Amino acid sequence: MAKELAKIYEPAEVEDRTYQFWLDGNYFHAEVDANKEPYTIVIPPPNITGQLHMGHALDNTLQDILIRYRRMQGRSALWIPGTDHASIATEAKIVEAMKAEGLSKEDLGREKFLERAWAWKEKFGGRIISQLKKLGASCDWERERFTLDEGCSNAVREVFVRLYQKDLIYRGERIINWCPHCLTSISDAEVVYNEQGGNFWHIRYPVKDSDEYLQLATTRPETLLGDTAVAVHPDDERYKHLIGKSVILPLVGREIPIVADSYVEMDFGTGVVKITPAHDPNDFEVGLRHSLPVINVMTDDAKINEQGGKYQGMDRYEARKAVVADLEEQGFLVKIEPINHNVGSCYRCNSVVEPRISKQWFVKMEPLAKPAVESVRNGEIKFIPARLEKIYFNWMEDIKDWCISRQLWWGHRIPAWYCQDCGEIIVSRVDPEKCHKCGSTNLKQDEDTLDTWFSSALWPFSTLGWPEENLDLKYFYPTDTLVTGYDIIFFWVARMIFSALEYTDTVPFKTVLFHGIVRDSEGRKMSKSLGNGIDPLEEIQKYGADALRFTLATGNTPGNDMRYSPERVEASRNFANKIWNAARFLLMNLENEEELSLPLELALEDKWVLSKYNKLVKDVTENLDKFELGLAVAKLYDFIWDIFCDWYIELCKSRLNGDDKAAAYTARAVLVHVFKGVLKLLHPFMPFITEEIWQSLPHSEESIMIAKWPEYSEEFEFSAEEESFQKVISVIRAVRNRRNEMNVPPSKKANLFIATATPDIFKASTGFISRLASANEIEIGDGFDMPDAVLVVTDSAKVYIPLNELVDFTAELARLNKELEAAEKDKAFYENKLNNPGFVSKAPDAVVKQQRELLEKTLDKISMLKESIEKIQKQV
RNA sequence: GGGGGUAUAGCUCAGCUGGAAGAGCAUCUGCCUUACAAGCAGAGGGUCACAGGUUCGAGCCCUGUUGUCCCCACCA
Repeated sequence: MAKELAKIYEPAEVEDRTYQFWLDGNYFHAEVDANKEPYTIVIPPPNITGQLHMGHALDNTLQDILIRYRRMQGRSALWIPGTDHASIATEAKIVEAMKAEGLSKEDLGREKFLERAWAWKEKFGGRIISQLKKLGASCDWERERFTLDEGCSNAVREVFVRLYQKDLIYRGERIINWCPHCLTSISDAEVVYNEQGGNFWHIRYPVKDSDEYLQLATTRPETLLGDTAVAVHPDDERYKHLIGKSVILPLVGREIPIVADSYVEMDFGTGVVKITPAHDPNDFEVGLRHSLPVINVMTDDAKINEQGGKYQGMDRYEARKAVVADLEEQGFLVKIEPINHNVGSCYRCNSVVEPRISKQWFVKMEPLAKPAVESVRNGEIKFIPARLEKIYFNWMEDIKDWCISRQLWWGHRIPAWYCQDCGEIIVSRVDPEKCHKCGSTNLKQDEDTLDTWFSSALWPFSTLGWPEENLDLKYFYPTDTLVTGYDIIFFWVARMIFSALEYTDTVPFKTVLFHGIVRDSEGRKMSKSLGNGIDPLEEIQKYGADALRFTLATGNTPGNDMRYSPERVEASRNFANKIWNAARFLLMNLENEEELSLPLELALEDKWVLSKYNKLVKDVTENLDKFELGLAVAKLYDFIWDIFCDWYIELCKSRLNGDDKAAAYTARAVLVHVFKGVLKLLHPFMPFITEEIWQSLPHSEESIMIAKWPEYSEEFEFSAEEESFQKVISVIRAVRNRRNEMNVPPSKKANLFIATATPDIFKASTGFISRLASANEIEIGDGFDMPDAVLVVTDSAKVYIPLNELVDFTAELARLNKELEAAEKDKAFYENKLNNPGFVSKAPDAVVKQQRELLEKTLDKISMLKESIEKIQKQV
């Protein structure tokens, strides 16, 4: 015995040791190798604030499967790991921690604050990396990157300067989404809309020098303080006479014009809209068209500012109450109508965002979006599933400029300086010392940092050293596959595509494999507030990383959400244990053999299993090439459990224990050959257990990680033998079935008489027919006259089981008749099909042939059944 | 308002280019058969949401309907 394995697989004992073994072997490291084809994946960098959740577990399991597969295929497979500085999320955490000490950002100042942030990063930034290792991720850790490290920062700076020089980055005063809690602008993509209950407050604005009123409705009465007009549609007969006149803004008393703008929908509400250019994007546009003043009435933290008169200092919701109360008191409030409407909130802190006029930096999107759309349309980049391309096109084709400046400190500081003397803006790769226009040295750098996604967008090439030209970049870039969730298609995928095209003149990756969201067993999103999150690390501890990975890879199709339930992990854990025990069985039977070679003389069952294995290799490889990971893993499961364990191992037992040394050797050789093969195929999915078993089996490669991926081989194409042996299996199944139906205990052995046209097949198989179908003596011939035996009919044999005392002839007759009835139905079905001239002439020959064969078999079965019924009738 | 997913066994989901529907779990029956009771042998269970259409043939393709989930837009 080569090595004794524990009776139950204990992942906890194996995993860390195995991972260390891989690290020691340096197997994760990939280098430029002219003799190999590269294969590259960049990890979607997890936030340094993050902890591994099920989404990460899924995402990284899929990546690890792909990278291990390609590595075994002999590619120079590089998986680049790293983390994202996550500006808003991280800064929020640090601010919060400082609060506990009674400190604010301002107390500390920028420099001290950043010192703290870096210290925080050093402390917690590695947490998620170590968690990825628990999962088994085979990243090249020597190449770990961080979005704020020097290389990535260089790339960010280079890109910013280039875009600025091409006029694709500009600074301007626009309506942006402002988070009053994070105290920064955020991009459109960072706003999440949720339907909430609210009110329409119907208010009337008195027309100046008139008895008339204009009635309008608003969901945000407090913004009235910043109104600088009311608008009606130019064609609206109701209000035409008022266009050009003014109304008196209630509470404020300001005189504001009535303007005509086709933005107003006549049919909606009263057809009158209040215009607040500083606090609504549409109103802002109207304001531009009519040169309206812009009055910002709020502070950074969404309190009413000095423009708000008596309301100054109230927060926006207090102010709302106060304004409404005053409107009512002064008779301006007409009615309050409850409604549901969408309210935007910050995707990080969930505060309601405040649209607000502000001076920010933007990326001009239209020129960048065009080639990005094109590269997907022409197939240079393939989305899996393809339907997500439509979503991408929808977004890209109607894209707005990207607000990239953030009023945060943790991030890439915008490389723009303002000359304090002449006002010149200097954007530069190196920090400027003086103004290139006036020569002044009195320069001040922009206080803002860049959107986190600005640096993430460069990740596929910034991690490889861009803008510096180097061999790595040449060899590993563009990357091959990006694996990510469909939920960040806009945030990240789209931005990487246009960035890569703009700066590297190529696509960043060839294929994007999208997965869905991992939900709980009831289909709910896992979330902190619901408390239904499942910690992958706990699952790993409980069931093993392989079981977790297997669960996540199984029954999952690209782009679709999946549910995670304890039952499913248990099933995976059981599967791991099944493999473990198969390994134990093999080891018990091996005889300290260093190596086993497949003999030329193979038994029928050997050819059967080799043929099936051969097909498995082909299928699994094809599935992996097509990113059908769920299909691949299902096939492996079926083969290992059903074909290999339940059948082939059982079939081998008699040879292994028999006296024929050569036969035993053959069985061992085939067992090991097939088992090692499936271990290799399974390794990308379940790396730990396959490695552990690999090490205990005779092996030449020092790790299964670097073993050669199995290939389909003509040599093992035994379809005739496979089919022959399937007949034996049918007989065993049929006999078992019948015995079970009749409640015959396995301990009660019976003799079998097999009548068949292919006796050789069965003669060679009597050994395991008796083992597996609880038989004593087996006799094979072309016919038996056994009227008092139970009869079992398969498509290739009639099996008589003399169980005299147990046979209830009446019941047996009924059963046979029932079977005959079913067979007659089949016959009718096939005949009907074959008698249809349309089918025979139009269906492919292979299909027609197959149907003919099925009909033949059915006819045989019918005649056998009829014969038996006749005989048994004589008995009754 | 626009777009998309999904509807298959009691539950969770597969089903690749159309050729009489599969798995896991659950249920029922029988087994401690010396790798594994986290196991073995068997069984039951489906009008593939509904209505049309294309086809020799539809779970799969087309049209419509319904349920359900999601994304985008943001009519104040």
